[in-house]
Amino acid sequence: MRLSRYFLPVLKQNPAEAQIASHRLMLRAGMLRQEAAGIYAWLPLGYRVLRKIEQIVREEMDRAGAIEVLMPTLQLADLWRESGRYDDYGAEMLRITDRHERELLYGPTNEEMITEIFRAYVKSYKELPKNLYHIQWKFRDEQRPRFGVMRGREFLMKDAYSFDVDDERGQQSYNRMFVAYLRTFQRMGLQAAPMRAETGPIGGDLSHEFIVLAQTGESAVFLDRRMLDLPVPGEDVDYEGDLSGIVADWTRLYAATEDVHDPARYERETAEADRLTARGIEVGQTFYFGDKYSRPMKANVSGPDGVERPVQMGSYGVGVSRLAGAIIEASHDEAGIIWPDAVAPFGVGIVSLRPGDAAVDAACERAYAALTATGKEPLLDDTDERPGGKFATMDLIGLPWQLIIGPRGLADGVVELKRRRTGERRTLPLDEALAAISA
RNA sequence: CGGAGUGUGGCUCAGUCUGGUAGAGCACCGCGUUCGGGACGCGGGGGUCGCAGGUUCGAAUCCUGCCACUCCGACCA
Repeated sequence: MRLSRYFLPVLKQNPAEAQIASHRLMLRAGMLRQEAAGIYAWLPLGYRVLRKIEQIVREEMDRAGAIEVLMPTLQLADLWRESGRYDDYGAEMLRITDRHERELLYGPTNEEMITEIFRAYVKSYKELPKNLYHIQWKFRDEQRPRFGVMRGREFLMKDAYSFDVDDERGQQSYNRMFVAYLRTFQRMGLQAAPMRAETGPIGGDLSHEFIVLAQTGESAVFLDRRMLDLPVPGEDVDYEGDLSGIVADWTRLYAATEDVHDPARYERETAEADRLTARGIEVGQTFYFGDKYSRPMKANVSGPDGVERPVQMGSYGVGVSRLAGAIIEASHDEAGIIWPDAVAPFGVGIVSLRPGDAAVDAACERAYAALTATGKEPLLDDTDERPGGKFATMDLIGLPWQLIIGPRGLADGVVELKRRRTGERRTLPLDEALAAISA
């Protein structure tokens, strides 16, 4: 992409309403536009990041055996009356009436709908296990939206739902999602720790919150620092095999958010040197809730014995839009965002210090073509802004690499290559720089 | 939902107390000088001062009502 043709409305000044780093930087970097409280338009740069995050989530869900569907944002109130949640959910649910006076709602989650779909088609244990997920916009009418996309009213969420014939297999499905989450967050360059959680209005008795550690996180967390050294399962993890050992390793050590923190237990189980008090952001939650929805909604399957019984379910959410903010909270400095390579909106920024100079233009075009060909998704700053402004913009939008090409360097046959994360700069011939980026 | 605030050009804000026909910086357009870490000069465009009503010769400014948004707290993917 050439910046001269792109849409990147960066702000030099901090918007007054943005109090936390991710919100401030997303607005300044031209990623977001607030349209109402907790409701945002995703501008091109932000949308590219959102899609990268979404794609990583999708790949790890698929790898773990989940199957993607897409359910609508609007749901019938009657469906929610079946589970009893239409009245329970309260003012957080956005309720809508259509022209025929039918009562609808903008879905805050999809347990009811997925259960309705499941029960319409699946009748036998032979078709299990199944895990269906989608990535769709949700709406929860928060009392107080804040922190930009970290606590929006409208947000993009991945929600998966597992269906099993009995409790034991249900736990196995839970373990598959647990492992998939470890992988998902690691791929985004995050350190995420699973913590035993309250189940809240979704219900059930087994649940973990996945908390990303970030200095500016919204809540305090207490954990055994040895958890941070645990190995995350690789791509070759066997989702058909027994994952209980991995889950056990990741749930053995103490880790708790402040609302469920038990200081006495913490001090008993964790040596003083291993105690880590940090701040965190919840980016995912897993629930195993058995027949909480399948029983009232009569989602039954026949077992090998021919007896019908409620299917055993779990649900597994990831805050996709929240992750964009969480990644920034975990990875930024005074100058701007520092994107992990896997979610960067562009892989490398090429800074032309003198558009119009024949040698500079030629070198930039060569770099642009080469990096495009190798899938590095370059963003070429070919505008006639002054160098200082270009450097500031590149640091702000946080692309992993900056390739700086100007007449002075070219006269000596070199360009400058900067790594955003470390600030390391190297002066070297263009071909070597291109090789270093692709290495 | 309790508490505290703020609404003035795309952004950051001054002007409101003490009423007199709307300003600054940044951004934008034109010209020129510049050009390796957010340059400078000259000229220019852009604002129903959140909305409605009221007081007044005259309202961004005073009064009443409403709306939106933000922050702190309680609550939540």
